[in-house]
Formats: sequence, C-alpha cells, structure tokens
Amino acid sequence: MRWQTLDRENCSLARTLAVVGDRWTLLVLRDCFLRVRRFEDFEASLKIARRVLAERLALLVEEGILVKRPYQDRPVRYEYRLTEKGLELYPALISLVHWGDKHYAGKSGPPLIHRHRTCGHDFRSALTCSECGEALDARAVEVRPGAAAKPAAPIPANHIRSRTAATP
Amino acid sequence: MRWQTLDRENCSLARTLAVVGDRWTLLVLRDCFLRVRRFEDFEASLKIARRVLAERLALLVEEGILVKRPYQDRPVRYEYRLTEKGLELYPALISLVHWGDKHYAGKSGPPLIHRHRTCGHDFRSALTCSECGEALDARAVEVRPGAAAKPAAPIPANHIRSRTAATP
DNA sequence: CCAAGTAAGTCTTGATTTAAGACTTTGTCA
DNA sequence: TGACAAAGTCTTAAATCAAGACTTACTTGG
Repeated sequence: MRWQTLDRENCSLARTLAVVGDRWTLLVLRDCFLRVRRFEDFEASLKIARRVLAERLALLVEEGILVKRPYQDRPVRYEYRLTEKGLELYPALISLVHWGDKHYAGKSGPPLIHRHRTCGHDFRSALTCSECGEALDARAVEVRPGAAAKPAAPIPANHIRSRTAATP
Repeated sequence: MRWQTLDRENCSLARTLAVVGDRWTLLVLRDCFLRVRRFEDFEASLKIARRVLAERLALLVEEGILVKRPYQDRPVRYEYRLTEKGLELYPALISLVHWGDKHYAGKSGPPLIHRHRTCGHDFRSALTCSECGEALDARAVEVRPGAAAKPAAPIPANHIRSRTAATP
C-alpha cells in the first residue's frame, strides 16, 4: 500500500493515519501541544532531520492542522500553531501518552503530569460514551457498517471496487 | 533519531510510538479490535507485505500487546489476540477513528458506526477528566514535569545526559 | 501413493524514505 | 565588515519497505 493513496481507503483510521500517522508527525504534534512553535525549536526538541521536519510541517499546514503565520517582519519569521482541527487531536494524543505512562514509565513515575485546570486535580484521561457518560472499553462496543461502508445496493457505474474484508 | 532507541527517551509518547507508532502497526491493531486474528486474514485485509506483517506481529507479541496461541494442532496454526494491555489502546484508536470520521468522512457519513452495548446508543468517544468527570480539552490542561523528568538534583554518576528541551 | 490445497511464514531484490549535515537566503547587530 | 540568527533546501549514504517467489508441515481428493 502506498501511503499517499491511503486517504482514499474507506476507513477513518486509515484516512487519519495518512495525515498524522507517522512517528515524526505525532511527535511534532506533541510539541505543538507543549507550546513549541518555531522551526528551530522543533528541531532542537526532536532532533529531527530538517528536511523531514519541513515536509511534515508543510503537510500539517496543508491539512489545516497547523497554521503558519509570521510572528515578526524584517526578516520575516514564522511560527506554527494548532488550529481547532489540530486541537481536536488531543484526546488521541493524551490517550497514547497515558498508555505509555501506564506501561512504560520507570519506577519514578511518568515524566510529565497533567493537571485539569477546571477542577485542579492531576488526572488520567478517561474515555466515556457521549450518550450515557459511562466509561467505555473495547468490549462494550459493537461495530456495524455505516452508509458509507462498501456500497450496498445502487453502485454507480464507474465506482471503484470495494474490498471484501471489513474496513472500518 | 533511530526508532529502536526511542524507547529510552524520557517521554511517554515517544516510548509508546516506539512500539505502536507506525502506520502498519496501528492498522494491524484496528483489525485486532475488529476480531481479525489470523496471519492470512490480516494480510488480505491490509494488503501488507508478509515480511512486514510477520515482523509487526512478532513485535506486538514481544511487547505483550498480542498473544500468539495455537487454535489447532496437526498442523499447528496460530492466532493473535489482544491482551489486556492491548485492549487498553482502545481509547487512543477510537479517538483517531472519530477524528477521522469528523474531518475526512464523505457526505454519506462514516464507514463504521460504533454502538455502546451498555446503553444501546451509537456514540462518539468523549474524553473526560478521571477526577471530576467533566469533558476535557487541550486548553483545560496544564502540564508539569513529574519526578521522572530530567533528573533535577542528584544525578547518578553514570547517568545518560538528559536533553535540555522539555520532552513529555 | 501422488497432486493439489492451505496456513503461516521466510527470502530476495529493487524501489522509497530517512538521517546527517553542508549550504542558502534574508536580515540584524556590533 | 564580519558574525549571527531563523527557516529552510540540497546531497548522499544508509535503512526500510513492497512484491512476490519459495518453504514447511499437514490434509484431502483421486
């Protein structure tokens, strides 16, 4: 599978990964949430190759996850900030971080602690059902194909063949 | 940065990504949550190169995210199943899926619909604070270094130099 | 018995991607 | 004028991946 074509897959995870699903991109986003904004700061923080960083930032901007805007003129210098769409990746990121905290932190505990400003407590993230508010886990979830899953009855003449296996 | 060494980074996200943070691995896990269990089924569903699939499955087993066990003898055949640790990745996965649903679904809606068995409703995932139960977003969260963040006072003699930038 | 089939891999080869670091551009400051 | 800074771009060698042929061990049909 070519990753460029992944965004045409009929699966929301595949389409998401086509955009943010590469290690560097996720680490760049982590830095964004930690208020890193400038090219050189990303580079220093991540020790990423400059070419790769430039490419990733450009993609994130193109996808509307970051905005690039000048923070000074003469000479013009840019910073990258999360858009609303970018901020919405927070649940996914924090879930990965907390999973890492749980399974890979040393004895001295996690390297970063997250505090909920509103209630004032350190927290772990919890996944809940948007409808009933209960905590969710994988076993309590049932999946069925939506309208957009492999075309059921009326297939447009020139429609791309869909695959036989279920593709979320 | 070499990805093999990433698990030694002092950042839970980096350590997590060292294990699951590659596109194929995340898609393999998606399939696991959709109850795909056999080598050939993963291959057919993902159209992944067999060598890469074998490698990824082996890593996931080694990390205790999947277990490999025979489902028949004569000839012995194996299946891969999520462990408890693997199941705990669900929040991260479903958050990525729902983000994709929101931003990349076509007009006919998302390809898969998730239903909460307990309450019977189709849902979106919601991130809440484990302490107060309120919905969480990135702006309501404050971060501070934990005990494990770059060694503060007493540095063991042979300790690896820590980096200057903040690494969550 | 022999041939074909199946599941789960391994191996080989050529194409992509990445890492590392030098180089470029535009402007400031001493 | 020379040194410095930020934000890139370019080059080349090394690592990783894709595609598909090959392997192993056992079953089933003729």
